[in-house]
Amino acid sequence: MTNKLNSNNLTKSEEDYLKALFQLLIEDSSVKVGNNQLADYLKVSPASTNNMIKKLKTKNYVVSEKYGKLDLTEEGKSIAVRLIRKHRLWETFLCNYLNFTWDEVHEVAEQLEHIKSKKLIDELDRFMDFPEKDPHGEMIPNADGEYSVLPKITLSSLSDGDICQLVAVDDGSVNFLKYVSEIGLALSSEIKVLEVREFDKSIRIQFDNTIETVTRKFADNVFVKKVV
Amino acid sequence: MTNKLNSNNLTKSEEDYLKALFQLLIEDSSVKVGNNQLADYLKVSPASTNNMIKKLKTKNYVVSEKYGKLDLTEEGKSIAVRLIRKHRLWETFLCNYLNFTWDEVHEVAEQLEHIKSKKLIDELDRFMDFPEKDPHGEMIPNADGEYSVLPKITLSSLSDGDICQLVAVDDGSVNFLKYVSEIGLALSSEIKVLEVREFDKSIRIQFDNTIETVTRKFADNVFVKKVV
DNA sequence: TAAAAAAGTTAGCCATGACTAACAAATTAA
DNA sequence: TTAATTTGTTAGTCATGGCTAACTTTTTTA
Repeated sequence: MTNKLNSNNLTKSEEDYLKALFQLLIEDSSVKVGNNQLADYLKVSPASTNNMIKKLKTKNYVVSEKYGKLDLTEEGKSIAVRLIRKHRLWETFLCNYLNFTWDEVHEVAEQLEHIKSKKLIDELDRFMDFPEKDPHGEMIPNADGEYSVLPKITLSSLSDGDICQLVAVDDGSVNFLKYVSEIGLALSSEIKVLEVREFDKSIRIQFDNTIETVTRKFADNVFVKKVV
Repeated sequence: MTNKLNSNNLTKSEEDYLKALFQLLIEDSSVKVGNNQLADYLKVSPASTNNMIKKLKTKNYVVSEKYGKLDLTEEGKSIAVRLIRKHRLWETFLCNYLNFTWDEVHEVAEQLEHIKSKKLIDELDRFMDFPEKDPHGEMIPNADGEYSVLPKITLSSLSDGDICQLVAVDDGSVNFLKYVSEIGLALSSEIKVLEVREFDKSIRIQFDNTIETVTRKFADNVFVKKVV
């Protein structure tokens, strides 16, 4: 029985599409993800997506019916999780050993996650003593692709008086990450919701003797664990 | 004055060609390097090389006249040296921190050297405390692209009775590197040339109480510093 | 020095993965 | 329930970077 699990011959593009689709499926859920959403997410034309999806279907990484929603096969999911493992391990390495800041890691990790070498990533993992979370608070899958999904809710879902702890932030936007650190928020910060303003859904929060007002959009990207 | 030195927009292929040409020019010398040699070295067809050379000429990285020999511009050399810096720093990291062996590093470093991030490589350099040599004994260029070329001669150029020290090995072939470590040679090993056999130019050498006979081809890839 | 060999070049083809424009199906709203 | 809008698909184009086959120039050698 030839073990093909290790001979990952995907192109960078194919990998990008699989990872994007995985992220859109929110790592499992059965929300309908269509061709245009994937195109938007990857900032390519729907025609490009359509084309690549066709290719990934023949390779058995993606399933979908004509005009139907997209889904990943187990094999497709497995590849995506391995990419996420690589991405998060590299981010951790960049932050903890190479003086990168929160907002600088993403772009470089996007490149590093495509390096093909199982030994490299497993040794990097060992070198850092098997970290559980990346610098943004997200769980890092282990070498077998197993990982627990962090139970998280967005700051925007809380109500007046709630107290929570920051467990993760969305790492998609550099500007957002800069903003987060500029106002002084960090992982594990305890945040108290002072008031959710009905008018524009902006939220007045308190943390470390600081009081700030943040927008709904901001709060959508901040993941917390409720304390009270 | 907009500083374009940092915005290195070359493709992986373009980088590969520039580095290959640099290596063939033995890092400076004016030996004639032609289209076919470059094609051989890169294991592509002469037509492909011809095509790429044309492109690199319009971008001012390469100079040559029709049917003439190839050469790099200063800009072309600078890019090649930066690639070599990255390659050697990554090899050093893989060997010294991630338990890679001599013969395993090259392939992965070939991928890593194309990662585009000045901060990444400079921080990696700092993290390892600015190493001078890579695991094969080659000098690592500094952040400004400066480096001294190791004064080295091949083991095959010595004569009976000479004593030398191993300073570097050619890192081009995995099989060769495995062979070197299997017989017990390592950087700094002191080697005594017992006899150069006229018949086939094979060399009988002694090191660490071991006596081995190596071929001319082997000795061509071993770089040494003469001691006696 | 003329013919053979080697080296370099050109033309034309292929796959990948983008794109636009045009069209078809499905969904939503009037 | 039909019309409008959104979503998905197809056809055809482009750039990159490979390839082969044929041709030209240069170099070698007989």
